[in-house]
Amino acid sequence: MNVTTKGHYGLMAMAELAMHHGEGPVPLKTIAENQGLSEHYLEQLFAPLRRAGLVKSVRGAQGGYLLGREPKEITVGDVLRVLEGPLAPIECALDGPLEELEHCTNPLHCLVRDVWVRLHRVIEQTVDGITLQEICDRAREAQARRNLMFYI
Amino acid sequence: MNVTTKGHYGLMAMAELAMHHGEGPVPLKTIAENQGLSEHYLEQLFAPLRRAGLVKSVRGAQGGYLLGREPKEITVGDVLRVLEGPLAPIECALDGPLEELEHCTNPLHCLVRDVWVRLHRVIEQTVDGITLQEICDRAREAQARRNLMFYI
DNA sequence: CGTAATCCCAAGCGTGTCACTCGGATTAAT
DNA sequence: ATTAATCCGAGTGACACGCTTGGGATTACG
Repeated sequence: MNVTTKGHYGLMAMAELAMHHGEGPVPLKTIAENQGLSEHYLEQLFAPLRRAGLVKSVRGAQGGYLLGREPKEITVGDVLRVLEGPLAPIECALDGPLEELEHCTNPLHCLVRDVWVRLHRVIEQTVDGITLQEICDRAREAQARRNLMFYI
Repeated sequence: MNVTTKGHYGLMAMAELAMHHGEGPVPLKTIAENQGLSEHYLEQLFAPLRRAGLVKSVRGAQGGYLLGREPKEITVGDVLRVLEGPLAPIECALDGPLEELEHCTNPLHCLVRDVWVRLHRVIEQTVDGITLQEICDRAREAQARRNLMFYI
């Protein structure tokens, strides 16, 4: 039930890209420094993100990465599916809800499978319900509250 | 976001124990044959289940395993936590909801962490909401429907 | 009492993934 | 030309997975 560092770092990086959305490309070096990550490792994560169209790259000096779509059009689920693969607890939970469990010789097998199907559903609902925009908005709120406290 | 065969096989086996609840100990050999699993591998899964009190063992001939509690008192979550470890997507999502994210220098880190906390919550709610009893009841319903179709 | 059926325990093992690192090639702004 | 970036592929040590193997201890049953 784990998310690896791919999903974790990748999501952090995407959130940072979203924070700078509209300000031109952000180089991985910046992200790596801000988050304390390995730049080379981030590169590997961005290759599939680019292939999936979630980010666009600008090569050469002053280059970097941009979001491929608006922050509100990118969900946590989009990012995780690219970096972590399908979000089903086990493979057979991908094939939709039980397709008539009568054909199954072992009812227990299908019933336990239904547990994984249910779990798959709530996981997807959750991650697909959170956009980068939402994370950004909250980050800015938190920042505003921090500043407020500082001046009081 | 995967469940390994430990959790999968373990849950299947526990469901089968629940199906025979009240009929004396069930040997692993039976379970292994019914589900097409390795008996020796199942043994390894039952060691922690026994230590956790989810099953009781009866040694010697005619021995086997029994549920440690009533089927309705054992949830899928109970089984998975024993066999798979904590169900949090990443470790830091275990420490409850964000404890005042103002103390965090990097707001993004805490916000992304909140994603994992939310995911953790829905996963736990789901698996803790399904008991072995429920799986059994459904298995028997499916069986009944199968018999019905056969005689029509 | 002996034997077979069980659980119990420990070790090993091949495969794959994780989380990186390293070295370089390519592209483009200054 | 230099520098700042993305790209690409290879390598690597540690660890977990999914078992298998081999044996020991315990107990019902004949």
